Amino acid sequence: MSANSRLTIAAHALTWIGLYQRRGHEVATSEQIATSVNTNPVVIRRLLAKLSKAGLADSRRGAGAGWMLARDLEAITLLDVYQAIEPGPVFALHRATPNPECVVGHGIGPAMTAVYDDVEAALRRELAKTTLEDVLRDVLKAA
Amino acid sequence: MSANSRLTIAAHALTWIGLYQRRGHEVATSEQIATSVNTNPVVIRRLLAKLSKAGLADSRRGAGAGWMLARDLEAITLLDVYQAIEPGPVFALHRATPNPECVVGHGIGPAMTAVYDDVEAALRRELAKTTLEDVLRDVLKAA
DNA sequence: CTTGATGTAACAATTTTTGTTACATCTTTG
DNA sequence: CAAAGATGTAACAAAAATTGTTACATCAAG
Repeated sequence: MSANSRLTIAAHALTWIGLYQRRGHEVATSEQIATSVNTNPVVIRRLLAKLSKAGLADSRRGAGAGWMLARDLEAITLLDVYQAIEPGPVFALHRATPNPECVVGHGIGPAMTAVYDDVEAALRRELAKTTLEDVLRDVLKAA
Repeated sequence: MSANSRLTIAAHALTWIGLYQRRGHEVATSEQIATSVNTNPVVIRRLLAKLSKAGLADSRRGAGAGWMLARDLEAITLLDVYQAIEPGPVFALHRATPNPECVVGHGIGPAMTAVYDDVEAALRRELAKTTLEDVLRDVLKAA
């Protein structure tokens, strides 16, 4: 289906920073994170830029620069991360506007939108149940 | 985000057939449906083929051919339709496998999968609440 | 046996997502 | 105050997913 990996990558990045800081480091660079995620540093910076705007991460510039958490892992839910990356809708309506002359073509958009809104609300409620601390715990348990 | 429009189109098609039949017609052609949806008939046939495999619609071939519902609108939920179109995952994991040498890179996949499974379960529960009869009622109310 | 539709493969076009290059900018440190 | 090492971001490239189109074999009613 649609499905992009941004929530996964964003959660990965924040969790990585959290663990790294917990091990005594001040900041993590986008390059270090990118190595763990296995992608390009710019991809990480782009995501962290959004997380920063949302108040989940902070960056320091200049020499010895890098990223740090703005809040503890425990205080960040996956819903926070989800909202931060500005997700599009889970389900799309028609690409081309359906025939407005047809009763169904005319009314189906609003009808489905109402359902999709409820679905997304449920999705958010579910994401809100898990914090990054939970994620890290799960990660460490697997090791 | 990702988001494709297949669920929307499939629901549209089935609702259209349902209303058409309710108005006294035996079958609906993919061309008629495509006109309401504003797309190519083959797109409709492809989707209806899946809905047919899932036991939601039936086709008749030969002259005077077309599509009909296999069950009443009331007996088809949006979850039925969703399952029928074989949706991919809502959230994707990493495109390239993350660094397995890294604790986070190693454990994040399973950790996120667990969350995503719960999210999809919630999504399904929500879709199950609405039948195509509900959708049609909403559509007609808007007219 | 003609007609009008389905069934489906194969391909084309579009859009979305991800990756890459490049470089201006900032701040610590020597 | 210059050098070093990182962020911030635009612009472009590549890859993947989605949707649209063409083509044609097949089927069944009349």
